[in-house]
Amino acid sequence: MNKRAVINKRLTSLDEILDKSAQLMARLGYHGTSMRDLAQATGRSLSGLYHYFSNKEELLFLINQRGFTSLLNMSNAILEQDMTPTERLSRLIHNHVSHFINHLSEMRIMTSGSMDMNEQRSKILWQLKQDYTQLAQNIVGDYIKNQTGTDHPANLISRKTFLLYGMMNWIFGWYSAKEHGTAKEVADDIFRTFTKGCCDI
Amino acid sequence: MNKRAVINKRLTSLDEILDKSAQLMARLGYHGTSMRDLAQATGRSLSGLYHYFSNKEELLFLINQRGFTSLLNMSNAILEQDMTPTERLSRLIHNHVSHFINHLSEMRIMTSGSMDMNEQRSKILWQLKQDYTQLAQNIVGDYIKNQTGTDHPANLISRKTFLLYGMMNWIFGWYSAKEHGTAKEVADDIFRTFTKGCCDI
DNA sequence: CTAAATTACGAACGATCGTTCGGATAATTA
DNA sequence: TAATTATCCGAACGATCGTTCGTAATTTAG
Repeated sequence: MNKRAVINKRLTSLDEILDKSAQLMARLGYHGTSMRDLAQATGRSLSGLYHYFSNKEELLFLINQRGFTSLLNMSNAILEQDMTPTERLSRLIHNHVSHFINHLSEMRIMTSGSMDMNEQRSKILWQLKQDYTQLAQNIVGDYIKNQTGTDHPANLISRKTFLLYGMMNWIFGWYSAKEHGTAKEVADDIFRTFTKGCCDI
Repeated sequence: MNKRAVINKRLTSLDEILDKSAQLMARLGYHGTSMRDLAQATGRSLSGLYHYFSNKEELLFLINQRGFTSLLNMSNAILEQDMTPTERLSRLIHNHVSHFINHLSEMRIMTSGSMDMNEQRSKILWQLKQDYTQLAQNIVGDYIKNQTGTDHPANLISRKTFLLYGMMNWIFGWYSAKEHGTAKEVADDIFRTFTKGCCDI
């Protein structure tokens, strides 16, 4: 194996551990999942896990960091394209919802706070969330301004954005592909409800 | 103390324990909160707590049961009054949001699932949630039918209801009285957004 | 006042927790 | 091939976990 291959293997091994750990932690919670549970789920020994992270808290951090970075990169691409405010909002929702449904366990962990991490790690994650929230608020604000023709107070835009977040992030509480359709259908429904209200069916 | 007073004292003692425990568990999680933490928070001894519930799992169950029962009773009253579908929807939202904001910790626990309980207790809570969800779906369905003049498939109404739930239940993720106003303001915002879309400001 | 019932607590139990350590095995490089 | 590095593991550590038990203090009832 050359150097590149080593790095790749390391990345995929770590990624696999993060995936499996996220699945288990999403069900049992961070404190409810033991390092021994994770060892069994990843097919490794208890002590062998510590080769990939220095402690359990760092594992939680890595899951969160990977998730938020991926989400942020995906959505930053929206701004680089030439689109109307309406198209931008639609894209934001579709990105978020499809990422959410394709990474349910990971997102479940990401939406449950970072109370169990030290200050430095909490700050890093807080900044990532802040960037993502700011991006969403800008897109929502532009859409509303474009539709109504007037500017609105920041706290009002902020609250509207959180309502949109709520519709999207609550998905883990009820979604099943059988009953509620594809990610695209759910995203379309959220977009219509948020922009036109629930009666625009 | 007469019999009645005993019952009342018992109730308030237990209620106080449930309140304090919910506050701590909302921050640290169920597994992240130890019985010793709870003993300190409630000003009692470790073993003394077991006079009020038989084990930690039952404590979690009692917090959930009390919360859902209270929420359900409050909302069942809506159906007993003579109202238009629009008024009913508005009342449902205002009830839920104000109860949510006044019992943030408790609601945080109630919305984090019942994976840590035995089958019998899970079923009881599942039924309470089911009743509440059914009530909300009926109110949302009536509203949409009244506005559009036609019936719509149940799975569509179900999805719309979950979107409304999302806006309301996500409150714990962002709400602060300073920045986002009173419960009434938030409820009004959710009602308008859900019925007319985000541009109806 | 006395007896019964309720409420409270300190001490201890076995189990499980996250983490460490020394050394074995496998993979890469020189 | 030999040396070096990356992975992996069994065994064990002290700490903390939920729970139990015997008993003391307090409150209620007769």
